Amino acid sequence: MSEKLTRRADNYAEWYNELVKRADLAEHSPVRGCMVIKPYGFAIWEGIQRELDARFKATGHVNAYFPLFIPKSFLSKEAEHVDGFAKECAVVTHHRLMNAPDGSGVVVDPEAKLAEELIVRPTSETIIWHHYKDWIRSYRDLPILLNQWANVVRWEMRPRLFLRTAEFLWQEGHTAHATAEEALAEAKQMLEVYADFVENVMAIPVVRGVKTPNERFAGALETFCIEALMQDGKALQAGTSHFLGQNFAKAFDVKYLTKENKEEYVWATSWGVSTRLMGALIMTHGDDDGLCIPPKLAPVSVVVVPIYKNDDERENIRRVALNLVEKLKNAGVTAKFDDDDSKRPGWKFAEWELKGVPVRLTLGPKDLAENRAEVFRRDLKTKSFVGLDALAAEIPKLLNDVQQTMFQIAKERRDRLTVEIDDYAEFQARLDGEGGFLLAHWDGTSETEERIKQETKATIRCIPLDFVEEPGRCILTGRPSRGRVVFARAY
RNA sequence: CGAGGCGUAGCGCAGUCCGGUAGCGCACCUGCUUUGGGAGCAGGGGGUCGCAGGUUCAAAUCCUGCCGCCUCGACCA
Repeated sequence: MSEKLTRRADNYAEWYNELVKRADLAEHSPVRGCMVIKPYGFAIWEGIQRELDARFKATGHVNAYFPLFIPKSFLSKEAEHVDGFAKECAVVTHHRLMNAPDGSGVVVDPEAKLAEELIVRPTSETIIWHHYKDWIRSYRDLPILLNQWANVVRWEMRPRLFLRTAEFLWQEGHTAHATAEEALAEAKQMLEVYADFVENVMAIPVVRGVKTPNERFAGALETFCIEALMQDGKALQAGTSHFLGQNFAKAFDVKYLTKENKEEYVWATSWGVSTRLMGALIMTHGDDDGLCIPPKLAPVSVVVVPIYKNDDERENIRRVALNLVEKLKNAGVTAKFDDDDSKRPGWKFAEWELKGVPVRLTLGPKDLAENRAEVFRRDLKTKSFVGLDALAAEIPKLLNDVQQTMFQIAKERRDRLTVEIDDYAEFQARLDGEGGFLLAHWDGTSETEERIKQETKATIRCIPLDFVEEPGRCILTGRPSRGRVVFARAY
C-alpha cells in the first residue's frame, strides 16, 4: 500500500474508499454490501450515539427494542409503505440447514420451509404499530415517545461504505400522539434536535427543509430533512423526520378514546439518522492527509508523541508525558500517550493525522529544556509552542476553537457552493462542474421535478424551512413560482 | 439489472499474450544502527495462483463452465 492517500482532486471516490480503510474505520465483509465497522470507526459511532441519545432523553424519549424479523403480511398493510420498500427487502424463507446428500457441504433443508415468510426489517414502523395497537386505549396512554437503536437491512443495488450499505446501524424514533398538531410539533422538534447535533457536534452545516411529495418517505404526509453539502459538491441527506399523519394508525387499527369518550385514530411520527453520518463526517472534514474529527466527537482529542534518542531521554519524556495526560484527563480531555517504540515520530505524525485526531502534542528533548510542548492542530495544520504548565488550561480552549473553526470552514465552503441560478443552461453546467446547492425557481409540479431529475440527475433536496416568498419563473418551464427551492445532485 | 475492471502471501501488484523451479514492494519475525515529518542494513518466515472440469510429459499461464468482489449507471438513509 502506498504511503500517500489518493488525492481528492484526482479521484474523489477512490480517496473516500482508501480513507475509510486506511483510517481503520471499516472494511468490506465477504457479503456484498455489508461492512465491518472496526473499533476506531465504531468509537466515532458510539460518540454519535452518546450525544444523540442524551438529546433524545432530554426531550422526553425512552429507548426500547423491537425484533429484527417482521411477518411478511405486515408490509402490505400500508400501501405506500410497501411500494417504498418492497424492492429491497431480505426475506427469510427457511429455518434449518442440513448436510448435502452428496457431501458437498450444507444446503437449505427443504422440509424447514416457513409457513409465513419473514422480512428482515428495512424500517420498523409496521412491527411497532402492530404493538402500539395493544399499548394504546385512551388519551391517557399518549403520547408514546419511543426510540430504538437498531440495525436494518435494505438490499441496495450499489453499496458504498457507510453511505449505502445493505445492513446499516441507525436509530429510529416512533411516536404516537393524540393530535395532529402535537405530532407535527414532535416531527419538527426532532428535526431541530438533529440539526443542532449535526452542526454543533459534528461541525457540519445543514439546511433544514421539507421534502417535495416525490422525495417524501413512503407513508408520510410530510418529511422534514437536514441536508448537508459534501466537498465534491454533492448533497447528502443527513437526517429525516416524518409526520406520518394517521396512515399507520389506520393500517394497524390504532385508536384511542378522548376525554369526551370519542374514538379517534392516533397521530404518528418517525425519525432517524444512520451510520451514513460517518460518511458525512469523512466527506465534510477529510482532506488529502486523512480524516479530521471534530473534538466533540473524537475518540481521542489529543495525542502525545514523544521524541527521544536514548533510553534516558525516553524515560524523562515518558514521566512528563504521563503527568500531562493525567492533567488533561482532569481537565476533561481524552488524551493518549503514544509510547510505541517500534514506530518513529514521522510515522506517528502521519498516522494520527490520517486518523483525524484534532490536536497533537510533541514532546522532545528541546521541548523539555524549554519546559514546553509543540502543539499541532489538525484542522489548520499549524504548529505553536505552549508552556507545559499552561497546557491543561489551554488545550480545552484550543479544542473549542478547533470545533468552531471546523464548522466555519465547512460553512464557508457550503455557502460558497450555494448559488441562485435562473438559467437552465447554467444550472446544468454547474451540476457538471463544481456542483453545490442550486437555489432555483420551480413551478411546484412533480412532472417538472421529475423532468429535471431525468435531464440533470439533480433532485430537489428540500424546500427550506426559511423559504422566502419571491415571485419568479420556473427554471425549466418558465411558469410562475413563489420562491426558490434547493436543487443538487445527491448521494 | 446494464457497462467496464479485477481475483496470485495479511495488503498492493508483476508474471498469463508465447505452458517448463511462483516473484516484487509494504507489512511481519531476529539482530544491529536509528528516532524533530511515513528510517537503514543484514538475515528470516509465509502462497492448494477464486472454484470445478478439460487439453498436455508438464497449467497461475491454453480451453469450458461457475463463483465472488470493485468501479461507473438506474434505485436508495
